[in-house]
Amino acid sequence: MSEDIQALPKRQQDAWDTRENILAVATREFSQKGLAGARIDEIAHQTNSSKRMIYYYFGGKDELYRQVLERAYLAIRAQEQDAKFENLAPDAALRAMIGHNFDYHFEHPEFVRLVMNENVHHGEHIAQIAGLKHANRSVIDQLAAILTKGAEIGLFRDSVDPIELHTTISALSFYNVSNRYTFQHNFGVDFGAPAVKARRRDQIIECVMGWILR
Amino acid sequence: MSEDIQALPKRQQDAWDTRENILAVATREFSQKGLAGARIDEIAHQTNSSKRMIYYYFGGKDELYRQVLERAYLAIRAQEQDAKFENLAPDAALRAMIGHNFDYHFEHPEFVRLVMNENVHHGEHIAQIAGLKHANRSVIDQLAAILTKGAEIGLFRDSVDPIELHTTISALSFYNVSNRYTFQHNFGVDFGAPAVKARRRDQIIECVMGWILR
DNA sequence: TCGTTTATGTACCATCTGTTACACTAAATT
DNA sequence: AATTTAGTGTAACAGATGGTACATAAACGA
Repeated sequence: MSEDIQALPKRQQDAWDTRENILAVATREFSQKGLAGARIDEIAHQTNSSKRMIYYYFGGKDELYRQVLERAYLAIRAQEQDAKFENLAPDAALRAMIGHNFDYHFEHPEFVRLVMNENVHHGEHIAQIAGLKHANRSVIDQLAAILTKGAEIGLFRDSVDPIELHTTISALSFYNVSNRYTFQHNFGVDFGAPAVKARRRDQIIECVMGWILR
Repeated sequence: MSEDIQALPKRQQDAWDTRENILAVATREFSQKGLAGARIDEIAHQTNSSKRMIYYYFGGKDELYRQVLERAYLAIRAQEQDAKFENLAPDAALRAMIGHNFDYHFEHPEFVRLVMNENVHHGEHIAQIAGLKHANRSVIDQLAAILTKGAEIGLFRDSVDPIELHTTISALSFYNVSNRYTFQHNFGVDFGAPAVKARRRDQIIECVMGWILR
C-alpha cells in the first residue's frame, strides 16, 4: 500500500502531468485545425505550461504531432481489443463489432479528424511511427475469427476477406464523421443529430450484414 | 465561322487563359496540401503568371480556394447529370450509378481531397459559396427516380431514402480515395492498385445492391 | 491618334511562426 | 551542505508568408 502507483517523486509526477496536459491540448488543436493549421503558440497558450516546455519534451511541432497521432491510434486499437464478442454467435458478434466500430468513430471525432489530416499529408508522419502496423493486426484477426466461425456453420458466405470487411465497416463509420460538415451543407442532414445517428447506425449494420450473410 | 466561340478579343482571351491557369495550379496545390498547407508563392511560381495576378483576379488566398472548391463541386455534379441511366432497368441503372460514383471518386482524387480539406475547416468556406445546394439536389433526384421505379415493380425494398442511399454509396467510394495513405500503411493494401480497385468496385456495388434489393 | 481601361512586373512590407539562447529555480543526489 | 540535474520563464530571432504600393505596358474605343 505504501507503493501506490500514483506516488511518483514530485518532479516526475509534475513532468508527467505537464506532458499529458500538452498532449491533450495538442490533440484537440491538431484535430481541429490539422498539422499545417494548428499553431504552436496557440497550443502553448491553452496549456498549463509554456511553449518552452513543448520543445523541451517533444522537440518540435512534427514530433508533437506524431505523438498525438500515435496515441490516437493506440487508443482505438486498445478499445477494440477490450471488446470481447467471441462468446456470441457469429452474426451477433459481427453486429456488435460493426456497432462498436460505428460508436467509436462517432464518439471520437478527434481520431477521425487526425486520420483525415494524416491523409492530407500523404501519410508521411504515420510512416515514421514504429509499431502501429502490428497493433492494427488485431482488428483483422478478430474479424477473421468471426468470419471463419460464421462460415463453418453456414451462416456467412465463404471466403470473405477480413480486410475487405474491415474496409467496408470503417468506410461507412468514418464518412459519417469525416464528411459531417460538407454533407450537412449539401444535403441538409446532420450526421451528429441523435436521431440521424441512431438510424444510420442500424442501416450500416444491416447493409454490412446483408453483404456477409449467406 | 467568323464567330468562333474561341475567337475572343486577344486581351480577354489572355486574361481567361491566365485565370484558368491559376485555377488549375491552385486546384492541384490546395488538393495536395490543403488550404492551410498550400502557399500562395508556390502556386504563383507554378503559374505562367505571377502572384500579383492571383490577387488581381481572385483577391486573396481564401477567395481563390473558394473558387477552386466551387469548380470541383460543379464538375462532379455536371458529370452526374450527363450520365443518363433512365432508360435502363432500375437495378441496372442503380448498378451503373454506383459504378459511376465510384469511378468519379477514383479518377478525381483532387475532388476528394478538397472535400476532405473543407471538412478539416469545418465547412466554413463551402458555406460561402452560393448555389451549390441547388446543384446537389440533382443526384438525389436521380436516385429517387430509380428507387421509385424499382419499388413499383417490386424489385427494390419500399421506402428507401435516396439521401441515405447516396450517403452509403458516397461513403464507400469516398473512403477508398480519402484514406488511401493510412490504409496502405496500416493494412498493406493499396486502394490505387488496379486489381484492388476493380475488386473493390464490384464489392461496393454488390454491397449496396444487397441492401436495396427486396 | 489619343485617352481610357485592362492587365502585369517589381519590389517591398508587416506580421506571423517555428525555434532557440540564456538565465534561473528547485528537486534529487552525494 | 554542496553539487548536479531536471524543469521552467523570458525574450528574441530568422525566415516564411499573405498581401500591397507603384509604375508601366498593352489593347481597346473614340
